[in-house]
Amino acid sequence: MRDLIEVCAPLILDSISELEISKEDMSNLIGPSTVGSMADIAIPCHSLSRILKKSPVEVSEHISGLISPSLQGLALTSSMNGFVNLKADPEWLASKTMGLLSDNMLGVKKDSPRKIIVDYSAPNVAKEMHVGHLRSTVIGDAIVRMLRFKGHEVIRENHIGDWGTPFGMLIEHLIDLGENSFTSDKAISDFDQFYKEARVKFNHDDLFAERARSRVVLLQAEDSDTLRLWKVLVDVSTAYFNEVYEMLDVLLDDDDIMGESAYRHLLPTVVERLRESGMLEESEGASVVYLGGKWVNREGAPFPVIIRKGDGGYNYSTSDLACIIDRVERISCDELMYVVGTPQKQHFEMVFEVASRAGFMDERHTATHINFGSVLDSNGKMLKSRAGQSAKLVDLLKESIIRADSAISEKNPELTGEDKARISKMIGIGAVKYADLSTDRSKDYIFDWDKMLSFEGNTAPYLQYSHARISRIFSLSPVSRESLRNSNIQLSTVEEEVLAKCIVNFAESLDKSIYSSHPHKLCTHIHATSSAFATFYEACPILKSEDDQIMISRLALCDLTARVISTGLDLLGIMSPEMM
RNA sequence: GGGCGUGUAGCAUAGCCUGGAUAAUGCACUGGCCUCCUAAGCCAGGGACCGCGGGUUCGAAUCCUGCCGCGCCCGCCA
Repeated sequence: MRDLIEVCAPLILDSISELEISKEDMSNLIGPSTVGSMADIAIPCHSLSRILKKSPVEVSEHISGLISPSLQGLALTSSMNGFVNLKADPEWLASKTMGLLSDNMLGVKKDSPRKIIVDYSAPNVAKEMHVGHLRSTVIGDAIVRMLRFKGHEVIRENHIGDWGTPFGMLIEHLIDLGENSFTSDKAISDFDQFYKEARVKFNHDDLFAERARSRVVLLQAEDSDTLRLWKVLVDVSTAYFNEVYEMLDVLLDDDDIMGESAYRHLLPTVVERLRESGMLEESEGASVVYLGGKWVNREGAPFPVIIRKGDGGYNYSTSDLACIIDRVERISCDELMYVVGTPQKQHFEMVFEVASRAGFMDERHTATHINFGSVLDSNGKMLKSRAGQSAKLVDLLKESIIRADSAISEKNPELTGEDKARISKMIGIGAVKYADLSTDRSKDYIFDWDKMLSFEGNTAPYLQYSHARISRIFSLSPVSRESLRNSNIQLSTVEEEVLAKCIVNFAESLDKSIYSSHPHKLCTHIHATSSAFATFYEACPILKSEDDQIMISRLALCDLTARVISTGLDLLGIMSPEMM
């Protein structure tokens, strides 16, 4: 209801000018009501009580009387318990709602465009994708979509793990198995097996371990044969990632891949620049940066960011610093966003601090760690891929689609064939994504198979169902959706009013969601909208309404509701089926 | 030891940034609603010392502080 506050606030301030209250004090008190059913805007008058030497109840009654005339046609004024309550006038609400009928943005205003890099997903080459990767991929994708909608230039970067010491053992294992065995389709489905075998050999076979270490040296020297083998691993892996991305319906593709290997030539530059700036120190053979301040270790000694290891190899931090240089200087972005788990919070704080101090980025750039909680099992324990328990992402997605399919069979037997397959996918994938997006990303996430795939409550299928119901109405309607763009909306029932408010509030909710990078805020709003629609749907006949005026008005509300849901879901990366 | 985070009905969550009224939502539970636009739905109801104690305030789930529980991070993994 920020629009209503915006129009009402100046009028309220004018009407109370005779009182001994500063405009600033008053402005601060005007805010959204916390009791939705009572009002849209509330002014708590308790703090004014002392200034005006009257009880809060008297103050609120007095102010209510003063401002009421000037808010004619905007809001209905009342007072209770020392609060002035303003309720949107149905006329104002109706005209506001009508204004959105011809607005493809549903009231959302574009920001002045910035160039934003969103770093997300980041699976590892020659490793299976697990549920852990799901969070980064799904959250990052939603953020990309929302930022684009707000008018920004968004560049996706998939920082895949395609470089580093593990590749010595992986390549040697590939040699042992024979290249061809790996490039066959069968092998693609068995990355975990491949990785584990390599790891076991590395740990227990000294000869193999030695080969692996030599191979790393060759890789870093860019020996052509080694690079070719490395490329086999990368290509097979990225093909597999793409398969998962396509299934997940996320925007990532080959063009977005900027793996660690892409920055390897920049690593010496990082060291040079840090050395030039005088930040680099030597410690036990390694090149490090001490940030000081709160960065101390267990013993209270300063603890460093390792830039170059004692063996000459580079570290994770170095790669991230190179990454910043590349993004700032080559791409010249304004913002850098990293959709990476909370455990790496400290790492990013330190890397950002090093980058700022070294001048890799300055006050024109903002770097943000979009952190997210760990995936826990139903016992509240970390879901670790090493435990071998966590399901492969593809299997999970397949399972979800199968469950959606059987739900459709039960609920709507008329839906068959290709339609059914298409919609099962929308629902199954949507359920998995929404389960992840609908809770505060910064908290840990309890991975509950049954809950995720249940189609009741605050879930994607519920929202999709609302959308399908509306689509159904239009398929039976004599009036097309396009023809409703200039129609008149009248809000004659409470249910219509509540629904209209949800529609009008969409832009505000989306803004809150994107400015905080918290997709769950948008989820909460779409769910509230769907819920308001369900109530409206039960209470208000649409195609069977008493006259054509009302039917048109209600159809217009349906159209807007469907657009709020489908636009909202689309921004979350979830499809809106027209039937289910 | 230091740092960061977290604790809200049986379960899962929102609200906390920016303090306001009877703490919101879903699952589960109880009772109603399909000759009528999709019941994957709706309506009604029960269920919460908002981890515990102090403090600030007219007013605290929200801000400050102490404690307790849980989790993560703390030099050559990413």
